[in-house]
Amino acid sequence: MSLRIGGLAKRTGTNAPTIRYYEEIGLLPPADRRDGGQRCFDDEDVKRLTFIRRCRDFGLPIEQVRTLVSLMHDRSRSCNEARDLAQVHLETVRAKLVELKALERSIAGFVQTCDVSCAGGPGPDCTILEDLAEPADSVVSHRRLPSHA
Amino acid sequence: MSLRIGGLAKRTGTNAPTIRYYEEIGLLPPADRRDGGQRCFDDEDVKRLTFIRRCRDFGLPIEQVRTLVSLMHDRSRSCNEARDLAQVHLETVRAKLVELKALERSIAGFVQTCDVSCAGGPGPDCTILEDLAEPADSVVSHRRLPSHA
DNA sequence: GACGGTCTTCAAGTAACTTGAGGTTCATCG
DNA sequence: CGATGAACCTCAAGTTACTTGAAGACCGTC
Repeated sequence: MSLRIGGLAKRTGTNAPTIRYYEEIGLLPPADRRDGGQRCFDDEDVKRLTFIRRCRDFGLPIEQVRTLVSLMHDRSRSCNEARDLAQVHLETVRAKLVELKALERSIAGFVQTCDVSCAGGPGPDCTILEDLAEPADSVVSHRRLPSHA
Repeated sequence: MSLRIGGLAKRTGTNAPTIRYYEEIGLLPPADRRDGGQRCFDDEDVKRLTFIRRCRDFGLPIEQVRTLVSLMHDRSRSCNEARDLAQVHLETVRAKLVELKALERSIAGFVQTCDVSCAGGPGPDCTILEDLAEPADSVVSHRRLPSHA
């Protein structure tokens, strides 16, 4: 059940050069090789890379991912250590969630307003785009959603 | 009412080298200069840069921002064109939101479980971190936190 | 046994800045 | 008026996290 790089790539949603890159910077351990020199991977690698990808998708910088990965693989370290780290990340992630929700509202509002007031044609007097250039409060304000504080 | 680069930076939450960089790549027009050669900016610049910053914070790549900026300044083009662009980005943002929520749940669950089962000591048998490496669905599954949907 | 797809390494390119060096300008304080 | 220090200038190089390209080796199949 051993994968070549393309297989691992497909399973993890990473692409092959990125996998090589991760190996190069030590985020993945040096892969086993076949006779011909091609890398081969197993389930463990799928797991590890999935984890890494997920962290990256969350926006964690590589160095933080490295820390988490090392916590994962070094069981001699305190579980609480990992917990504290996770706690910190949790706050980061929550802050991002808030921002992203605000963004979603603001874009959705923009699209909505566009549909309503510019429907169908070119908008020589469209002022919606200008809204985006106004201070944060007023931009969000064309929605009536609960505040995201 | 003319600002120097630092003032513009403060008002827009950008930093000065970034402003120069934006000018260099043509995202901002060449700034006016004082006698001494220092750049000076006005309200129009504040608006434009605020818009740019906001777009960037949304994660739009520079080239898309460039398009939007040009849409803003060229009213002969359709407002719907901008709307479509926003629509596309909205979907991206929503997808990110979903992932981020899953991540939040997964980290929160981790912290929670840690508190419960590893409380106080090193966890040589702690398998919690491994959960993070599992497929999205199962990661989510240890949650017993209030969902924040 | 040759063909196409996948793999290899290594080097260079990309995006979007950030940082640093070395020097000018500006406002203020004595 | 002179000097000091913050803010500014340009230009070059560095950073992060990859992506792309060149030139060639391997691998399954017809």
